[in-house]
Amino acid sequence: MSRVVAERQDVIATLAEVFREHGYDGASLSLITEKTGLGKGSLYHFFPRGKEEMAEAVLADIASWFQTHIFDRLNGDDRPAAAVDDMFAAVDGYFRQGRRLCLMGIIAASGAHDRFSVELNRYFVDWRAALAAALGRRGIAEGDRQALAEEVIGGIQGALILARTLDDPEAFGRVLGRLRTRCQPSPN
Amino acid sequence: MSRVVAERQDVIATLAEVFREHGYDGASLSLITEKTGLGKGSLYHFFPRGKEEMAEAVLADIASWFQTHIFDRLNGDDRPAAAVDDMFAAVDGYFRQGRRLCLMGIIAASGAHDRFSVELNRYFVDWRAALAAALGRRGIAEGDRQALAEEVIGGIQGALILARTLDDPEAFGRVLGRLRTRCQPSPN
DNA sequence: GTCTATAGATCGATAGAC
DNA sequence: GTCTATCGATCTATAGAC
Repeated sequence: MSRVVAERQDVIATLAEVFREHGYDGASLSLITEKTGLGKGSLYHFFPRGKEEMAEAVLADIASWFQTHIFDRLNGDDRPAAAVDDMFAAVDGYFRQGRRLCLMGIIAASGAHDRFSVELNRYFVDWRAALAAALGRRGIAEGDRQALAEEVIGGIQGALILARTLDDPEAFGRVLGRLRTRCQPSPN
Repeated sequence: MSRVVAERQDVIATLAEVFREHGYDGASLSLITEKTGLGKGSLYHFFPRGKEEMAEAVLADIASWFQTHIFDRLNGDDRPAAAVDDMFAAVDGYFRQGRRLCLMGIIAASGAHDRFSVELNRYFVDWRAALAAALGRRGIAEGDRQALAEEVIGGIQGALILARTLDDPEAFGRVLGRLRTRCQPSPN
């Protein structure tokens, strides 16, 4: 991180790291100052409303990434089967094979949940809608699509917690593999 | 909560509420003082090492509850099929039909994770072991038991996050029902 | 756009009277 | 066992020089 003329996007990436490691309440400004290499004056220049605006920027950045790399591709009308498999591959990469938690889940489980409930809700609602639609185009019965999407998206969140607490990142991949199997149209 | 001669067990129950609502970092001593009705002097009388000891006591209390009501019953050698179904019923009740988060998961997702990694690890390891054993007695193939147990336990954690962010507690029950189905021996 | 200095509030923790 | 008073540290946020 350059100390001269910091790029807002670089700052956001570092902020994401800090929030991911320490949570919202645990990410103090002094810690953020240290990790970004920016003084408080600079941080408040970029984010006038302070820490809350920093977290909003990070969540918006994450939402944008998922929109582009996950939701839009699930909603793409070609290759409906591959789209779902691609989602699992992208998710595995994004979460570093189980070594990285989901910041949306971290915030959702924290006391700061109320502050960002709109952003959190949109993320999971959009994901569920995109996945359910893709599952429909893949031949999953209408009545099962949304419930299966919830099972998968919730399963991903839980598997990240599990991989961390078991100190076994590979548990994430194991669960991911089973969830991917669930998304295949049943033979009967 | 009585203001005279507080019972340690009552204090722990209130502490659990506060940590569950605000997370570890968000649960300040002033908030704890307010909710328990105890001054700091009293709190430090019960928990000389302060907030960390308070959280340890709460986690130990939760671990004890799960040991008695979930793990021990899963490990009971009678009615192997009903034991698994009973687990789902007990879990649904404990988590208030999806309206209450898991404090183990909350801490695991927070910056305080490192402080309690031993307690968190034991909770999930014990749960996985008990469930995998019960699944084995229920006829699940040896190679699938542990992976299925991970899918279920992770799925429960994730479903709680999902129910909260979707603002739809019933999503928890929907996922729980699907996970219970997975735990039935396949007909082939 | 960056920095240092600092305000004002709140933090976890302690002391000591009762 | 409970309380009040208070400590020093840290918190978020602001002010103002450069």
